[in-house]
Amino acid sequence: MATSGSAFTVTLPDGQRVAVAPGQSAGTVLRAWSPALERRMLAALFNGHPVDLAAPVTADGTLAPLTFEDRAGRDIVQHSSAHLVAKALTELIPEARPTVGPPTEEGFYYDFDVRPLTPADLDAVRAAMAQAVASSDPFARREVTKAEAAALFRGNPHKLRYIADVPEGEPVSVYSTGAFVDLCRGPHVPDAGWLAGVHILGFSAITPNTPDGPTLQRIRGVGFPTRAELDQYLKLRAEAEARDHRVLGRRLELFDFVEEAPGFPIWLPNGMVVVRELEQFVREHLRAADYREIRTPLLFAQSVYETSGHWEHYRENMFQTEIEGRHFGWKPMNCPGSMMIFRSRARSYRELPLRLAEFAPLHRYEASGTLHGLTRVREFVQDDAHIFATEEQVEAEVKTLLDWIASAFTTFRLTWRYELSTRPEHFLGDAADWDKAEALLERMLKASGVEYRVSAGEGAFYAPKIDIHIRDSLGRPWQTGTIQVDYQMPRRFGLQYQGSDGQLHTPVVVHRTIFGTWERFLGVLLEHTAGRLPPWMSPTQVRVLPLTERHTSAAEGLVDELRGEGLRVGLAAPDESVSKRIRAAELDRIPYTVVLGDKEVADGSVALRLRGVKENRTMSRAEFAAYARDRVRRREFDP
RNA sequence: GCCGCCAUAGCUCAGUCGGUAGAGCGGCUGAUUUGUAAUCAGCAGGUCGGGAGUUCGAUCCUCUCUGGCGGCUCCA
Repeated sequence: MATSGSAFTVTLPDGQRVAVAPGQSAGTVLRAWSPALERRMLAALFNGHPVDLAAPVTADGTLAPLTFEDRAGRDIVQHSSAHLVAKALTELIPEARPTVGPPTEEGFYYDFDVRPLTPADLDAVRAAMAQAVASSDPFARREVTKAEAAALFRGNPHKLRYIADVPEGEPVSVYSTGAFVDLCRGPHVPDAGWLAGVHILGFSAITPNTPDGPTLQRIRGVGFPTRAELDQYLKLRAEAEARDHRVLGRRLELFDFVEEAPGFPIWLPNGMVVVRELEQFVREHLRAADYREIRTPLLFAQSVYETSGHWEHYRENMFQTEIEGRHFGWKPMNCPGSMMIFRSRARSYRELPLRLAEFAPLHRYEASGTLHGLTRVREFVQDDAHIFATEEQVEAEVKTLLDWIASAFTTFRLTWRYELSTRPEHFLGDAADWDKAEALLERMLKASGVEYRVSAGEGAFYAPKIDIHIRDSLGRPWQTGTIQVDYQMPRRFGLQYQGSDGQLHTPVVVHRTIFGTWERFLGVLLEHTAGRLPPWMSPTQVRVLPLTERHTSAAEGLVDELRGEGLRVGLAAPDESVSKRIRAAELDRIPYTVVLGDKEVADGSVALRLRGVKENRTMSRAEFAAYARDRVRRREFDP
């Protein structure tokens, strides 16, 4: 460390090295380097660590500016916004005890130990925040000793707990904004004027993380340096809401819900077409990959779930019923049925890997507050399968699955993320098997070269898993597919096969779904495509539009012709204007709209309008039929 | 399940300071026969989510139940 009084050497992003006098701030150095940064630079990166612009340079090192465009800069804006919320709320309710206020992927939140909040409180908080922004209240950093910090926050047991975690002898930093002081590592934007685009999204009580802990009130928001950026965000959010699959489901008559069956989707005729197309897509893979399809009961007696472990670990999520004095449960997963089929007769190693697929309705009791359109329901169908394999075969099976996932999700133009979920707190079997299975899954993820995250303790109660996550239009992640390597359930069901060595062995079971459930996958796909499903999935693929009644019989002929080619075709009778019928076709998300007028009838052509494309093209009837059929067959988007 | 908010026609919403309700779209009928995102007119459609209370009188105020929405927790 350099001694006080001598200059430090700082390397700037362009490689330039400058001498910095002691006490000079990071902001001063950077502004001298590039005056244009003045309006955009909200903090700095010193030797890779974010620091306040006001922080003095205390050593040699690298220095770079941080703006809102940097992830770290964005987080600083979010976190500073959270401070502003805390300042406003503690001014309003002095006895409120702030706890933590971190940035999140979308914005930020701040949790308070305080009486239940009301919408009026929020209005007051908004007003106070606007005031702080208008007067550009500065964020001032100060370092104090642990004891000083403890004295400062003596009225707040939450902060005292965080202070207690600080290693002895290390200074504690606090930031003040006006009269509000918060325990905080920082850094922050220089002043509240940088938070002109701060916006409170809402508030809610949050479930305590310890059983005896207080219920905290969470205020959520999102921060932007300017009002214009906030407006842009709000506009995007409004657009995302317009893609809500629940709205599209009604408009396109895909599915419905009724009050009398909360969480149980009703599939309408159009929706069934989409579901069946997806099933067909999956079945083609199953045939190619040598699966056999089965169907097992929706209800089993309690004893089956005692064997599988569901009774002990999953009972709260199961619908149950009494039949002639016997206790039954609706199956929440397909595995028990598959296990029983494997066990139903002696098995040879020659049969392995045995891949059993089942698309049965499953029922899970989900708490009412968690239900959400198609993405969280109580009855659903998984593209489920169980692969019974020898330990040596598992790796190849997982590899095939990862390949299939990549190909399948690419077909839908979806981007996905893998998550490796490891042994949970309550688990079946012994830890050694879990370690083995977890290591195998991680090895496969590494080998496939894809990115993944590890979710420690998030595995199923019977096996670790690779989960696939995709996002809805508001950026909320949803888990869809899953691959689980299970040593436990085969053992519990007493599954055995005779090996080439003549001995009996227990198989390993790979539980897997690719799309997760039809319901959730389609919900997310609808939002992803704004309802513009690829032609092969569209309930109506072609709509024929006769210009006037003179053209109706030709149009009917074309409808028959195209239906003969296996296409799903509808006719829009000429009792409305062409414009109105075109508009309806767009709103109905019809991929191909063809107009027949005098010209087309005369030369046997069609005027084709692609969904969302204003320019239309003319081609012969036969050309169009071949074109549409080909697009559908290849399962391509168009456009 | 927990916290907050919401529930009026098939959909989106207006309205009644307490005296039982309207619009647009959609539907039906008629006129119009239209060249690529809304032709015109008429008609039908509502026990104002269910129950209870207050009141001479409740869609409106209160309570409660049900469902939905946004979070939390949980999850495919």
